[in-house]
Amino acid sequence: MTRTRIVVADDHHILLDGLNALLQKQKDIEVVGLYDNGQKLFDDLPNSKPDVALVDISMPGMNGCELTQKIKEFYPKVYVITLSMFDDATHIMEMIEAGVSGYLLKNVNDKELLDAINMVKDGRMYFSAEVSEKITTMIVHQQKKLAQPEEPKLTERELEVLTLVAQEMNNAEIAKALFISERTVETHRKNMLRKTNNKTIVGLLKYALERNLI
Amino acid sequence: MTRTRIVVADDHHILLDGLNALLQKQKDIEVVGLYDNGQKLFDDLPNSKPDVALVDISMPGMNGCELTQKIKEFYPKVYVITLSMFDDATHIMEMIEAGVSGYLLKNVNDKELLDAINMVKDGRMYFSAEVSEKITTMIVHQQKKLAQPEEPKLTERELEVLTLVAQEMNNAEIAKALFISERTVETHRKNMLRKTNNKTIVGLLKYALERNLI
DNA sequence: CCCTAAATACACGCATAAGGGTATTTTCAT
DNA sequence: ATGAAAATACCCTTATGCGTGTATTTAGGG
Repeated sequence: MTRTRIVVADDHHILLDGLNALLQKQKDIEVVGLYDNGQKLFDDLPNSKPDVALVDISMPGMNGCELTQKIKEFYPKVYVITLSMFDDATHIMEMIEAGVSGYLLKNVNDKELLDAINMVKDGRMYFSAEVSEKITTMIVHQQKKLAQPEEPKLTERELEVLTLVAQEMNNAEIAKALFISERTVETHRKNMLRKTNNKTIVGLLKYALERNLI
Repeated sequence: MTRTRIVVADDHHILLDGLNALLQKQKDIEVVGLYDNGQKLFDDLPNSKPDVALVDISMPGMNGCELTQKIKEFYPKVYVITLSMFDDATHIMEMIEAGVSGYLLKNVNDKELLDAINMVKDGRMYFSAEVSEKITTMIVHQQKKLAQPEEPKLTERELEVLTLVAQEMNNAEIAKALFISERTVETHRKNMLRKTNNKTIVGLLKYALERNLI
């Protein structure tokens, strides 16, 4: 079994030293790079060839978010764990979108850090409990928004029409496509506008896109 | 240290028995309920009071997705792990939106299952490697879509106009709101349509919403 | 069997967007 | 200071959507 190759970027030397000391003690881990900023870590990737990158989120120059994006763009096989002081939804989302496989808070204990490394090196994801909770809340929130159907439900047929409207077809084209008369298409549009309290298709389209109806 | 209370729902008795046998062997786990469908599991929650629910995704009656939603709605402290045969993006997203803390494929081995239980019981999340990869791909995809700047950038002013268009204002109203002539509004619309290769505002609006421009 | 919701269809008129131009002024970077 | 891009403005014509109203047929639940 080969050892997991790890690189670390953090502009706080104390933390960098602490991490290094901890990681050096592990016999299944090999530290192949320590950097005090993101750019240096990135530039050294062809040489360091790590399995896992441990990156601070706030660093001078290239920050953890940009660094992660660039790593995932050019070396998608390198799994990134971010070490952050922030546990707010915005930071978490940003990093997840950037492509991290793990998100740890800086108060992480040794065992959890090693757990996280073990998880992500195999391609899984690791989020600490606080972060998991935030993610769950965000998703539940989002889902709440989506899940609220509050009646003015559009019918199947109406959605068909709306889908074609969204494809920039005009009523005549839609009529032809659905083998119905142009009048019927007009009626469907009118009914949809009425049901959803919208004045124009623009509002209707927003309504539909927000609810992932089309 | 108290033992983790677990309930399981699966309509395949063999799998249910197998899981039960495995879980019974663990001294830090207590199986407090086995059900052959989701409804039974849900109805028994006030009595079983589990820490973790292990649910099959495809069950007759209430399926895993609905079950998870209901569990998270009424008992948010119960963490759900889904056991699924499907590793496609759609199923995974559905379950995440429903609020699962873990997603395992049915080819899961004993160790991974126990790992997953240990993770989620502490409020963290666990996704097997295949699932993690899918999630990463989805997020990266989504991000790619957002990150694409590709030229036909709209100007500040054009975006202002578009924002008002999206609020279902007509050209006259927009003109009044921005203290410009209706002709100018028309010009902005035309220029935007041309730049983005759209025929109607509908297409333009989709363009803008997809890129979070407004 | 009845009732309702949905899907179908049509008429008329007004309002408005789209499509084609052209042109002036402002702003900003080279 | 000059040139390009952006914002401003106007004209004309055609196409299309919106508003309001009515009506028939079909499908499904009670």
